[in-house]
Amino acid sequence: MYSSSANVSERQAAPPSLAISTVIFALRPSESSGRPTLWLPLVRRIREPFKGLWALPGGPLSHAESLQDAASRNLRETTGLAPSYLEQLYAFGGLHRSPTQRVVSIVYWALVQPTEAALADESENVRWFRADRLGELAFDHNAIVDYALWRLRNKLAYGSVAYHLLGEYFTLAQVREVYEAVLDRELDPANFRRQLKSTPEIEETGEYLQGGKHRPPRLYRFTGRPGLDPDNRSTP
Amino acid sequence: MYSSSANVSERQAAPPSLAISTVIFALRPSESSGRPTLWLPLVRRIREPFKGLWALPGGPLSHAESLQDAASRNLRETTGLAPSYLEQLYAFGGLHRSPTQRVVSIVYWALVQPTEAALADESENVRWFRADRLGELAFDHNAIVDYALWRLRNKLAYGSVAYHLLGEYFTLAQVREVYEAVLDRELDPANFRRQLKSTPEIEETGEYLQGGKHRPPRLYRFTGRPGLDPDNRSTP
DNA sequence: TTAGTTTTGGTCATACTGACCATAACTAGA
DNA sequence: TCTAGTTATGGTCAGTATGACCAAAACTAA
Repeated sequence: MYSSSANVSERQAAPPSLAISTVIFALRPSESSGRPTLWLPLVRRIREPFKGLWALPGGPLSHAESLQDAASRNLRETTGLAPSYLEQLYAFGGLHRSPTQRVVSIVYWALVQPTEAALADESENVRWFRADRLGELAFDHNAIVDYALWRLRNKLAYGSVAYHLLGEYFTLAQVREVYEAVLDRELDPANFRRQLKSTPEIEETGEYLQGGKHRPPRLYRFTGRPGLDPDNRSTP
Repeated sequence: MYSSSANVSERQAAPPSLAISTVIFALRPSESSGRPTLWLPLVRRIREPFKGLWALPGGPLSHAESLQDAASRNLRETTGLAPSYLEQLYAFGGLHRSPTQRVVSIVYWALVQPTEAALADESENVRWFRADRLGELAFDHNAIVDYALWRLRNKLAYGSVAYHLLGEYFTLAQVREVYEAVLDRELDPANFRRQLKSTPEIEETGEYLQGGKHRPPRLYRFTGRPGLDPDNRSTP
């Protein structure tokens, strides 16, 4: 236990180490109902501490990359995916997050589109889990995922983030399913469509989605901008 | 220029250093109009880089303190103040924020009440400035302050943050002045008071503010909880 | 006593929301 | 081919919040 080459006083003297982690969300159909639900990829710890438990993908910050670049690199390295949305979540720096050393984690959260997510790498040590059915994770990662979910729900209510979980073209019912999956409650189809139709960033296309079992719905396109981070801010 | 004891390759190898800074807001009466305006304390750089320029208070993260403790310590050390509100703003980690080394700054923002703010230390190297009249600051600190202002405005619209810029008892007109100072536009007194009276966290006291030039306004008290950080979250 | 100013309560038209109803358009199966 | 089932789509209606505006109340200063 608490294996390390350094003794206590040496660890006390060393500066806190800095790591980047990422909470990656994507939609996948639930096995039971088939309706879209939130999933996220985790990696298995192969070393102490917390060896064997699942954890958020992450790693140290390398010298020549910005925080966001580091987040998007470790996203690509663990899952093979490119995010359609990436934003800083929070810097977690509690004293006892790791039992072996003081580590400050700057955590990002990302959304990937379903076409991408279908291609995601999976292996013995990388697996996708339903966001509402995670077990006990390593470190404080359960709390981090909870906070990321809270942010996702908030951003959703505000506006432009839902479309980053969908492909380029989508039906209004698909957008509603995203909201229902993330907020975990049913929404009135008619009222929901009225709201979307009143937002100028959602553009009607001439196309319809064919092949469904019922009346073919019209396809729409999102024409908005992403977020309002200091790192990529356009209009306040 | 670029003075340092380490040469380039040594700097490349060293891990990015980690610092904590804080944007501290308080209300002070404007010299011209006398109405409350936003001010913040800055410290003068006494070393390169940016020697002589003003910068946000900050310093390295010491080993035995959490991020928030570090922020509140350097707030106390530079101004002698205890914040009534303190929240993480963002982690800034661009590659070229400092010309001499790679540094990642985790920035907090704070509000202090005017009774406290009146006691603030000021000296040759610590001075308060109007938030809308800063000159050129060291590093990327102008951008950081801009972002902090944006966050403050946002939080204000949402809810509970304005009262942390006021004392325990306040009139509705004083709350309105806070909003007007931060949002930089005038608000209708009657409509504004209607909104405040409909929020349950604002409690009427039996007291009135005496000594004014006109009809004495009733005093109120705020009974809400602070914020919704992962570090201090109560009800989502 | 009066003028001036702020506090406070009120109206009115408009906009948005949630609950709900009705029709259109398509598929699947009889 | 017809009919039932389901989703897509458009609409109404009451309740609530918002911004513009009016008016009385209450105090000070002169």
